[in-house]
Formats: sequence, C-alpha cells, structure tokens
Amino acid sequence: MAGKKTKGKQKILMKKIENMEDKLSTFSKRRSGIYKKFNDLIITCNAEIGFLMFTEADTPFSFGHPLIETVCDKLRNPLPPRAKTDTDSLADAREKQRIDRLNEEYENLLGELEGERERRKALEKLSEEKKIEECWFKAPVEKLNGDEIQLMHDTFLELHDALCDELFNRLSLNDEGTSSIQ
Amino acid sequence: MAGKKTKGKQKILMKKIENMEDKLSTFSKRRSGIYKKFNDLIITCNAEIGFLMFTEADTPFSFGHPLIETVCDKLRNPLPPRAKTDTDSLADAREKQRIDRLNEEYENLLGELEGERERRKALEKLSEEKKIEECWFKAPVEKLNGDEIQLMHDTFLELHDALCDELFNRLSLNDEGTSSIQ
DNA sequence: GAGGCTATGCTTAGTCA
DNA sequence: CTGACTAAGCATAGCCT
Repeated sequence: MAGKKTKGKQKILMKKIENMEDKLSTFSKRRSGIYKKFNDLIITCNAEIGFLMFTEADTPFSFGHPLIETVCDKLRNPLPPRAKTDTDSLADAREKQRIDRLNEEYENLLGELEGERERRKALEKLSEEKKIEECWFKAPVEKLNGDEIQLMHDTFLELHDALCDELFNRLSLNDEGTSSIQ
Repeated sequence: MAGKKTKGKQKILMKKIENMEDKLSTFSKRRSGIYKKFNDLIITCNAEIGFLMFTEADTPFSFGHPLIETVCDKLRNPLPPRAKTDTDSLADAREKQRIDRLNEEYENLLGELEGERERRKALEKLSEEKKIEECWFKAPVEKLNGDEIQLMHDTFLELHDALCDELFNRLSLNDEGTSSIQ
C-alpha cells in the first residue's frame, strides 16, 4: 500500500478556531479528555475537584467530585493558617514552600474571582431568559451503586433517542439555513 | 546500543497511589497538564473556565479564566522575582512577613469571592428548584423550545460522559480487585 | 452531531539533577 | 518542589460512516 488511510493527528495552531463545526468537535472531544483526566487525578491522588465552564454561547458545563458544592464550601473554610513554626530549618523549608503555594493560590484566586463574576452574570442572563440548565447531572454519580448507574445509563440512552428524534423532526420541518443545532 | 536509557512512560494502574513521593510528583505533573489543556480550550474555543481542586491534605489549587494572563504566566514561571538561592536569615524574615500579608489579602479575596459565590448559588438554586421538581426523564420533550432542547441535549451528553467514566472506572477497579472508588 | 478509525502529536512515568 | 530527558502510553485532527 502506498498512501496512508488518514493523515493522523495533525498539529494544530494555538489560535481561535473559526470554523464552527471544527470548533464544536474539538471542544467536545477535548472536554471529554479533560474529564477523563479529572477522573485520573481523583482516583490516583484522591483529589477533590470542582469545575465550571461556559462556551462562547454561555452554554454551561460542570464537573464535580464530590458534589461541586462540597468542593466550593471548602474554599470558604480553609485550614487555619499556622501562626508560627520556627523550630528548625526543616520548618523554614516548609514555610518557603507555603509561600510559593500561597502566592500561586492568591494569583489563581484573583482569576477565580473574576471568573466567578463572569459566571454570575452568565447565570443571571440565563435565569432571566428562563433557560434552566445543568442541575440534575450534578448528582453524585460516584455515589450510585451498580444497578442505579446502569439504570441511569439506560434511561439516558432512551431519552437521548427521544431527543434525537425530536431534533431530527424539527430540523426536517425548519429545513436548514437558519441556526442549526450545534 | 543495547539498553535503553529509561523505561519511558509506563502504564499506570487506575488506583490510588500509595507512595507519597510518587503521588505528589504525579499530582503536580498532571495538574500542569490539565492547566495546559485549559489554556488550549480557552484559546481555541474561547471558553470560560473556573477550576478548584483540593488535595488529600486540603491544599487548594485553582484556575480561572478571564484574567488569565496572570495565571498562565504563573504556570510557566512559578516564581519570577526571587531565585531559588539557599537560606538567608534576612530573606527568611521577609518571607514570614510576606506570609502574613498574603494571608491577609487572601482572606479578603476569599470574602469577596464568597459574596460572588453566594449570589451565584442563589441563582443556581432558583434554576434548580424549577427543574428538579419533576423527574427530568419524564419531561415532555415535545414541549421544549429549540434552545431548551439543545441545552438538554448537551446536558445529556455531559451525564453520559460522567456515566461512562464512572462505569469505566468501576470496571478498571474491579479488574484490579482492589478497594473502592477513592 | 455522534461514533469509529488511524496516524501522529502530545502527555507523562520513571529517573536523575 | 522544579526542571530536564527518554520512551512509551494516550489523546485527538482529519476522515469516514
């Protein structure tokens, strides 16, 4: 065989993807990839994660383990800072590490705050337009037992089919040329 | 040449890493990797991201887009100003002062952030109550408008991802025959 | 759009500094 | 912890269905 079947993964320039279809595809695939990495960290390092994301169109996505609220609550009640620990050089070393961490956290917190404001604005907008969004899927999937998770999965597939049918019907009626469904 | 220089990346079982040093190393590296992926999504797809994570020891890490430049620089240059010179008592004294100042600012920032969070959560709750009343999977799909159905569809994909991940993880764990999730 | 495939770019475990 | 390096595991862009 001379030619190869596909070009394989090609290098992509780090810039905004203008083509809408490419962008949606990339977004979806990469989001899945990130979620998988979240799971890895949760399992291997026992981490707790809260994640919120909005697309250009303000479509919300979230991920939380355990419940996203639990993670957020932790931010409100940080561990009491150690007042003093100047026992030995080892303690000093720890202090230094702590500065780095605190610095990093402080910078990130600034971003977090800014992000939080943006998100609130987005939510307000959604709320006004009565566009209810992500709620139930924030349920702690991790806490379900095997049967429940299977049932949920099955139910999902059913509903997904129903949605696809509905979408298909509407697209058929509306034809194309207007805003398409993602 | 007979032997190879390193073993390269070896497959890692999806289970909790017990060795503390390995765990810290893995955590740090993977966290960086995830941040990089955040950046990719932000740039290519213009996404807005808020991320919060706690280690077992409740060490906080966060990431937030807008105001991202600061965060990104921080990722690439952990600590620009000070070199990693060895211990100097004068420097140590300053470090300690810095801790207090940072802590103070940190607390202030937390307060602000909490306010924003409070408002956002209130909004989220409003949205949630409205939808969680009825079993979501019984919702009459036909009665949703275009935007709602699109949103619902996306949300299902979210759940599906979560479910698949969960199933996958449980299968992986079962294969290993060890402990439960987390 | 989702799902599957393939080739290739990207990430990272292991190791040392 | 941070950084660097290598090799191999993984993720994914481009295609196709």
